[in-house]
Amino acid sequence: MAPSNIPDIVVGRLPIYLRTLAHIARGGQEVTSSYEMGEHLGISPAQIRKDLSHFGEFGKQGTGYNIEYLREQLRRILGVKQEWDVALIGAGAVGKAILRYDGFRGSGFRITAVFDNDPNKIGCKISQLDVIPAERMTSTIQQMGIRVTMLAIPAENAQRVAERLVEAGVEAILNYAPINVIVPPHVYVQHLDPVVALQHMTYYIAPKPTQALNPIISALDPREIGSDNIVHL
Amino acid sequence: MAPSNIPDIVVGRLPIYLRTLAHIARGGQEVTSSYEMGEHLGISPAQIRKDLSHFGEFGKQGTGYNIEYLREQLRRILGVKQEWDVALIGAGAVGKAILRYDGFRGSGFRITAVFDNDPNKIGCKISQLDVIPAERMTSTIQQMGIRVTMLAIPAENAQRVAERLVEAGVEAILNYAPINVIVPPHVYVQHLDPVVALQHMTYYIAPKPTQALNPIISALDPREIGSDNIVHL
DNA sequence: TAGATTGTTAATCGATTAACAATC
DNA sequence: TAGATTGTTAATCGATTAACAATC
Repeated sequence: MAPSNIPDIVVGRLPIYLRTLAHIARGGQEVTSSYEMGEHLGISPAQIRKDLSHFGEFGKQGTGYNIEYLREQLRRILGVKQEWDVALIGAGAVGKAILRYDGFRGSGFRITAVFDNDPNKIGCKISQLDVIPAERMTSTIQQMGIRVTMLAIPAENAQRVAERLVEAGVEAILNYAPINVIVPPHVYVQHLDPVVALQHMTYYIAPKPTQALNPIISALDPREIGSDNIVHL
Repeated sequence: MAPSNIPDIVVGRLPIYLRTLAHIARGGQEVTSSYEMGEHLGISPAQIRKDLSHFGEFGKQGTGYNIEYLREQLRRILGVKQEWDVALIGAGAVGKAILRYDGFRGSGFRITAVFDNDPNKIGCKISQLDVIPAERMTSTIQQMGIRVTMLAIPAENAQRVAERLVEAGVEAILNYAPINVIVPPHVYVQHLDPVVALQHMTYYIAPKPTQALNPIISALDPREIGSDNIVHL
């Protein structure tokens, strides 16, 4: 995972620190402490200080951290002081939501190309971007020098398309498809799967008798449930 | 995080195992091994066996795991043998994409209520669900006995709404807003933030001189970038 | 100054891995 | 049987925490 001597788990917390600092800054505050950040995150102050200490000294004893300065440093460390051009693969419901999502503003990413294989979508403008046919994906990505992509296509195509992305030179794939794509070690993949997140939580809130649970018709292969039986309202 | 003697990190891998088993089963296979699963996931076979051993013995020496049997066991452990009614808060672009997402089929979750505070959306049908006004959120959730929710609203409202959900009896919140909501210990929250995932990856693919990076106009407050400056093609 | 908070050390705690007996 | 693969143990490895000197 990491061509680096810094633990990946530490790297993974830095974006969360960055988000938390933005949140605290919104309240007009200029300085914060590892204690305050820890309260926002449910993380111990010691861990936050230890994590940051891998990269340098950013605080002042007795005072804490200047929020803007620490944000700048974290942006530099994470490589988001400049904006990355991002290609979005798939202009279905998920792809459209990604295009309309305003949370990317100021995050270091902007979507500059959208691809789809549906002839009905080709040429359509979504959030001011023309949908480009899948055939032109490789050439466009190479021409634009795009290294970061978001994959929002059906699971059955994800592995094949990911391989094409890697051939085109892509190094980071944010995968919305519910499948683990396998890529060479120099390529980074992150999965965003709501089902995984939900199932993680239901482990802890065990079904109780008095509660809203509906029997699954066929437990063994739920994909065979007819739309007549389970009505997705 | 865990009223349980099983490490949370282990619990978090179970849904991924479940997803991988579904994937292998799609190929028509009936049996798999910790080696095969590990290859799909980039996880060591020893870790998979160790994880599963926390919950029982599900395999056969020399043979491996019966896929359907192991899936059943994992569903039982994760509490998704029956379907959970899920309330979706927010019917904007993200909310709509969630409603249209078909990856929930057979996962143990089905969205049975959608709420929004936008008068223009109230009463509209999205994926056959009526959008319910926010005022009726608490009563509806309590009436339906809903314990699992997905939060797809702007960051500035997320904390306040999360608190109302907790008051209504909700125990699990899948948060799409880019903010850490703070909840009592008996409530579980998972964050799904594409920016966090992307920034995690850019750490490893450090900017190179020959590459598509665009200067940020105003580094200090990127939300002030005018749409004139950054052209979304 | 007194109080607060950092960065860092050492100790603790926990997770992963390697190895192997058991056994299908 | 021979080969394969589990479940488990013990060793290794790594992450978290507590504590504190330094210092703002």
